[in-house]
Amino acid sequence: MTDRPDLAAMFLPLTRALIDAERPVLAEHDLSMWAYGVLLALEEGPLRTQAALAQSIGADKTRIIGVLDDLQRRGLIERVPDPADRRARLLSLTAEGRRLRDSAQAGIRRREERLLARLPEGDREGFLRALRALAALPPHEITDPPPEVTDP
Amino acid sequence: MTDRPDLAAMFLPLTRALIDAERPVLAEHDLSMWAYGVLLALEEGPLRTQAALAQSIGADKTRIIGVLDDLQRRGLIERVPDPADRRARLLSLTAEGRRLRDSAQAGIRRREERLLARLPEGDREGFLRALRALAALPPHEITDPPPEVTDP
DNA sequence: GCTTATAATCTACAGGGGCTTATCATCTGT
DNA sequence: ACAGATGATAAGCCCCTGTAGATTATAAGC
Repeated sequence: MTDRPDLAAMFLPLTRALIDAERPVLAEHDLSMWAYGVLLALEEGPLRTQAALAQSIGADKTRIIGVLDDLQRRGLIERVPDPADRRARLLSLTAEGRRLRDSAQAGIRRREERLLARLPEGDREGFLRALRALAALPPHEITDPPPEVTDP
Repeated sequence: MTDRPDLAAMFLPLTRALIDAERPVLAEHDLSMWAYGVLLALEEGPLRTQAALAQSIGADKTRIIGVLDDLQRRGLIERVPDPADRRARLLSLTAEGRRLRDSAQAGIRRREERLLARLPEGDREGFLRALRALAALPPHEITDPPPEVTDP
């Protein structure tokens, strides 16, 4: 294995830069990063509880309340009591929310594609495939990777 | 281009997990993340000013003072006035500092290699090559990538 | 019915980190 | 020699975030 910087030492500044790249696009859409994260998380489908949402985007459950308040006030999400358990709130995107998310995401994608275009043609696909594979791993398997198994 | 999550949406949780992975190793060596960053930055060779060091690790120049104080007190770095410009402090690793950095880095590497081992054999090399290419770009080219040019 | 547990919410608090200003020493240009 | 710039440092402020308790509504088990 050839010598290389620590993974985190490469990832951290890169991530910062990627977030800086998103910032102006999100600002145009009046979205904070947390708010955008919520819209992305709800893309997959409605969620049953706010706590689940908070965990899925790595946020504190008390912290996203204000974010949800704002999104709801702007008609971007719906937050209705679960009829089966009225303590919980069912969260889902409205059509308007979906539209705003698509618009923001499109702007972000455009920049990202320009960035990816700078990678050597031959590495690009493998890079994205590996990245998706790592991103799909549960966090604890990254923090403390099991010794060998590739195919359980 | 196939559909995929936003780059930042994949990078951010991955980076967090990688940092969590480093935390216990660094704790064993009594190093904060900033302190480790300093040791890594000085690996390349001595630096002429603290401000340059701060910038190179993405820290605030006023914030690393305490970190440097601690590292110096522990004999891990040297901080001597530049004879050519006595306002500046020449920063360099001591032998002990180099030893500690190597030890911490070795622990971190071990985990990282286990993680990389989980990637499909064929993608691993391209992944690392692409990652290094991106990490080598100046931040503003990531934030706002130029339209085309790969070879200026 | 009563007790215990859970979801959401609010408030208060503490820590980390960035940013700003002021100070001191030193250098550079005139 | 003097004025203005620069490096290091210290102190204070502010923001973001995470944590902990208290509160309310609701559920579920006994």
